[in-house]
Amino acid sequence: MSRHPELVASLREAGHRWTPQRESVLAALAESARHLTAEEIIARVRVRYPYLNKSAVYRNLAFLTRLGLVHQTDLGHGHIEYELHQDPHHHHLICRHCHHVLQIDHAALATLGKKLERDFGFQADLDHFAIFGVCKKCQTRAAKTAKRAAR
Amino acid sequence: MSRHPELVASLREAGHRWTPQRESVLAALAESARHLTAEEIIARVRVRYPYLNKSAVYRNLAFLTRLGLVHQTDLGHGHIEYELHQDPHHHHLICRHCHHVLQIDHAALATLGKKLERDFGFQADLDHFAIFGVCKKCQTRAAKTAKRAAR
DNA sequence: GTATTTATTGCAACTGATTGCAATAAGGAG
DNA sequence: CTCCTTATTGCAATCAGTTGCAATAAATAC
Ligand SMILES: [Mn+2]
Ligand SMILES: [Mn+2]
Ligand SMILES: [Zn+2]
Ligand SMILES: [Zn+2]
Repeated sequence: MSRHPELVASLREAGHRWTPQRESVLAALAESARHLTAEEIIARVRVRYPYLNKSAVYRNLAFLTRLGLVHQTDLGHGHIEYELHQDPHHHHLICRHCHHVLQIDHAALATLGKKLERDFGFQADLDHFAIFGVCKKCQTRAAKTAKRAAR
Repeated sequence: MSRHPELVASLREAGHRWTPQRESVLAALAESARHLTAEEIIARVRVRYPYLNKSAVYRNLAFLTRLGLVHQTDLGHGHIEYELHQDPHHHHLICRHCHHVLQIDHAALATLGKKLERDFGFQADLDHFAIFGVCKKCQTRAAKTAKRAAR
């Protein structure tokens, strides 16, 4: 019935239900190698369930996020993007000039997590961060432009 | 004409204009001691300009954000919140259980900024971060509940 | 299998925010 | 001051996402 027997059993125990709509949303994310927008998820799900309602998709994305199975992240593309939670965690550096998205691994944020824990007793959710800024290339380009303007 | 003569001069030089609408949005933020939602800004601006259109408010918030004068942040209250850029920078730790917002100063993120610069050549915009997680109080409460459940 | 409970769905209405476009007015030149 | 250019505004249409609610169907008990 499902390719996630343990997950389904634990959901049922918590009073939740395992519906075709819910499975199809999870499957769309599992079959993708990259972040997907809600619109992309709806399109993929509708290949099998042509009349699936968008509310069900949005509600299931929120549900799966609450369970920690899915991440919702604003990567600066104008829409929230969804991705299955992966171990080990990763994060993204996004250039505000060229919009390039660089994936970095969790190690870069581990120190911050410990500091927040130590200094404020705060257990930060450092699962999937989007950090905006200016990438190496664009910094170099900006420096050249400034130099040219100075002449 | 304006309480920000230098700002206005630099805007004009860049081909921008200084309108009453623009000034009123900046004034609403300057007069507030806390983050404001777009709805709150519109309400405050309309005390003086009753028919000011919401598009102008949103567009000016985006404009002032592009200039680096304003921060837009999702603090988990269901709406984006706006705040004047302040020196020195600060950040916020937001509890996903009790929704408490703790302000912390920039020092906590300085090390991360240097690390991203050193390891990836990435100049991160660490101006006004919202970090979600679980606060000290809620961790203690959760631990007690778990203990009680175990008995 | 049937009956019962209620989480989830589908649908339509709604909300916060964005966009296209014609009208307006800020800023600069004369 | 008047004239000109065009950034900005106001408005209506639109968009992505949410919500209220009645209908459906998943899960459990029998
Ligand atoms: Mn990712
Ligand atoms: Mn703040
Ligand atoms: Zn770049
Ligand atoms: Zn808390």
